[in-house]
Amino acid sequence: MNFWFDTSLTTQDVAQQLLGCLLIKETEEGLTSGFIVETEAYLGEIDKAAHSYGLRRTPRLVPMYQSAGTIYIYTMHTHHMLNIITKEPDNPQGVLVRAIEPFQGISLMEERRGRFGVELTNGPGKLTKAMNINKEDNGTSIGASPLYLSSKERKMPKKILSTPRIGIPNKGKWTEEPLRYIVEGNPYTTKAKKKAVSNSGWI
DNA sequence: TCATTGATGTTCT
DNA sequence: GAACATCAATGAC
Repeated sequence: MNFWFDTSLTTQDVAQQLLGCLLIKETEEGLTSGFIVETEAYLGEIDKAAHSYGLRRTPRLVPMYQSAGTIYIYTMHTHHMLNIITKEPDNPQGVLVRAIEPFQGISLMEERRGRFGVELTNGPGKLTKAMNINKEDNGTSIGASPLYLSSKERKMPKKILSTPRIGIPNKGKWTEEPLRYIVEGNPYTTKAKKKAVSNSGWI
């Protein structure tokens, strides 16, 4: 089930397909995993919010120009962000994973984060720290890495909500473009509602 | 060498 | 719930 390698799908399609997928990271300390509940699509050449806008090429962006399924770790300050490349080589598009719902290895995540509950993984920098995702994963393929997607286990979102992306002001129409996808009602998303936590958003 | 970057966690109310 | 200080890697110069 390597549908995320299907480059005939648009990046927006892949971003929605990834919701509910089980993301797994294996380390010496143990295994952690979680279901993806929030993603953002970045459309590369035409997308002013993407690093690869205008087909810019810098050393950091090398993984974005590789084939679908390549993992691109965007490091900023002390935080890492997890991206998955969606298109063929030299077409630098990708999906940013912004939040997951913890599944396995929760106590290990708590230890790494020093936080509990929804604070474990309800943000792009949080989930990478909880799962110990770092630059060693950068440029590797999601099919051959300690960081991978489960092909067996996944959930299906009851409803997918699309909203404008976060943290990209002054990018013209790209600021408003609804390229962020979340599992509606899931408490582990970036702007989780306090109410209706009883509904986790899965079928 | 330096300006830019943006999520996090704390603090304030 | 809102506002802000903080952190270090990147890339332009």
